[in-house]
Amino acid sequence: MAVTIRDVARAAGVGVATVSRVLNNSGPVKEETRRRVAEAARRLGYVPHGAARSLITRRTQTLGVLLPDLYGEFYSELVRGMDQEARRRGYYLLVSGMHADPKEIRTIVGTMRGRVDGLILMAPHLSPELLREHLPRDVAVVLIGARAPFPCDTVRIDNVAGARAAVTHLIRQGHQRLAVLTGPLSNQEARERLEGYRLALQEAGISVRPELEVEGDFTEASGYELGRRILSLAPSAVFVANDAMAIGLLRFLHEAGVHVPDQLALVGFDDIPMARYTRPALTTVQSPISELGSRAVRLLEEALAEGSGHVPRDIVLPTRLVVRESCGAAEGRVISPGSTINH
Amino acid sequence: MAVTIRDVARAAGVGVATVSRVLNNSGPVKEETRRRVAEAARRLGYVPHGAARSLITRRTQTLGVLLPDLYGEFYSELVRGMDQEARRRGYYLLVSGMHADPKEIRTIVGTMRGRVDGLILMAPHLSPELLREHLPRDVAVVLIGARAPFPCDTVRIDNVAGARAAVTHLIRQGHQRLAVLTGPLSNQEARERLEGYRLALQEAGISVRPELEVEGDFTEASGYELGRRILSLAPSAVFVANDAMAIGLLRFLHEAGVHVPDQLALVGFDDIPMARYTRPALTTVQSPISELGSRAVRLLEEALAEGSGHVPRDIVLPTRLVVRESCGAAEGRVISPGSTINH
DNA sequence: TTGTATGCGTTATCAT
DNA sequence: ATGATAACGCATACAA
Repeated sequence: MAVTIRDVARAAGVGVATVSRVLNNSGPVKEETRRRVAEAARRLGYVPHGAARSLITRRTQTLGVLLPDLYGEFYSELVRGMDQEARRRGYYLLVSGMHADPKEIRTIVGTMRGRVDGLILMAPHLSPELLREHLPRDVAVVLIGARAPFPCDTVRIDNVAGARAAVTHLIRQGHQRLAVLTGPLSNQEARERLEGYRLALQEAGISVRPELEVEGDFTEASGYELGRRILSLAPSAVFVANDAMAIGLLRFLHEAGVHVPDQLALVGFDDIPMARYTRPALTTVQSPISELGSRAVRLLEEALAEGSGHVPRDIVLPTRLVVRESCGAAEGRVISPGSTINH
Repeated sequence: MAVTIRDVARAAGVGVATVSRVLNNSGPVKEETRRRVAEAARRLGYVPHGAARSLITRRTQTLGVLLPDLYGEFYSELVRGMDQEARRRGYYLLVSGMHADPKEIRTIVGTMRGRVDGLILMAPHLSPELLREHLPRDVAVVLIGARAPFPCDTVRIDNVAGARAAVTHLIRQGHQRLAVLTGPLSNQEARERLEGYRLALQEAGISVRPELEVEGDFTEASGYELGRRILSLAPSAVFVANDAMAIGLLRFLHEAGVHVPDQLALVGFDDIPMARYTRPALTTVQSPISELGSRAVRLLEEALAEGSGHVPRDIVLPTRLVVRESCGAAEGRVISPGSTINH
């Protein structure tokens, strides 16, 4: 059996309350007593029992993280950002991936009662109605990636502006026939990026042609598999809604003997770490992925601290276009589409 | 305030013990009572309070995961494997990355008391002595990636066999002057892969030349930066101790105008998801990364279930060589170096 | 088959 | 400044 607060109290010749006061710096303690208690605690290697403390404190110092998946560098970066910020602020992260089923989300949210202080949720496939229905009312929640149709803390990327900047860049390179490889359109972010693509076209006076819009699913495999279809559209450039698909597409084009960017120009989205290592290096819209995670943690902690007086915020992070080789422009240019942050 | 077991008991007109019995399927309950209780619980949306339950049960259903880092696809895959297995077995994952400092490990291990049932620890940079010193004595631990110099559950990859198979393959391609780009040699896995390289050389009667051994740090950046140095060694092939570095090196070679595999053949290690998407596609030693994670979870659960009667196991997972383009051989071949599993 | 009461390890509320 | 002691919400031994 591990050493408890009672053991420390006995060893120091004081009551448990005093030990608690010393360890938490709560209430007044005579300096000499404090020393004695601290010494005893150190000597016995005492560590407070988390569950017991949580029970009375109503605080677990733990943040629940629910993601749709854990596969690939995007989530890796996201979790990394959250982990750094959480550690800095003295929080633990209870991470869980693979939540496609709304019911499953509800279940896991339920079982997290008494285990977490708040929740960071990324559920891009959930419709607003489902979201509203499945979101717990009695626990603080921060949504990542999608805006809620009701007041709720949110951290997301300016997908529309990012996509628009990417496509505008391609248009400025002289491209007229631009295809787009979108994410699954059940996904809000995928729809926003598609919207940015259309917006850029319209602004340039280029007509939006549905046959140039191909729907993928954000995986490398889908980028590879849809390569043939895209090629059949005979575009001179394609905006790929995320880097994973762009990497898959790049591989297909290589095997098909299509030269990028000469025969087909490409721009991706996200700027995952791997993007600079593809060949040709991927021109892409840089999302601050790890910042998305760290901001979510910070926002959640604020909500927790402010309690019921907290008014939800919608944080929109700006993107910037990183010009590398796949778009056919000079390397090293960075184009910022401007930023929006709403409080 | 959330609904507690008392509320359910009152609503169902029974005692709290009966509610507990129904919800946990412990002890006998009349069918009709069971129905009434279940109905009341459902209606009130009752969920047991995790901390309270943990306090009495001595079980948190949570596994602590301590990793040296969270950057890159390797950790992403590792965590994914753990997450899947943990979910299937009804466990939560408390994940924490970035633990370079041994003292920090000790601290975080301490603060996890009462929060986790066991620990999965990956600390490749820790020397055996430090490991022994900092490992908690009163909590179940599974080590990933490195064998401990004392009895301890372990899941690791057969690095020596994997590296040997890779280098032997290169030798069979006719290469005589083979360089190696190792990981940081403070890292046990890095040393094992280097050993496999040397072993293959010796077996082929090729003398081991220290000047052909270049030490990297397992990052893409280091692969890129050490490219010049490796080129100056004028090898005809290089065994790169992990895929991340191989990808960095590939990029350097491309920029330097060196053709892979014609002018320089390359073999990596790990087979991260990205490896098949590089250009040329990376020949590499496939580590079952996500299985590394899932096995760790399974082993930990076994240790937990068996209690003090548990005898530690050392699980060594086999690798296989995946032949793609970067080594200059025909694509699609798979060479298994044989497997070892010690119980 | 069921209810009452005790304890898990801590913090918080009272006395003193 | 300090020590008893009552919660916190649950599972469980024991009584009924």
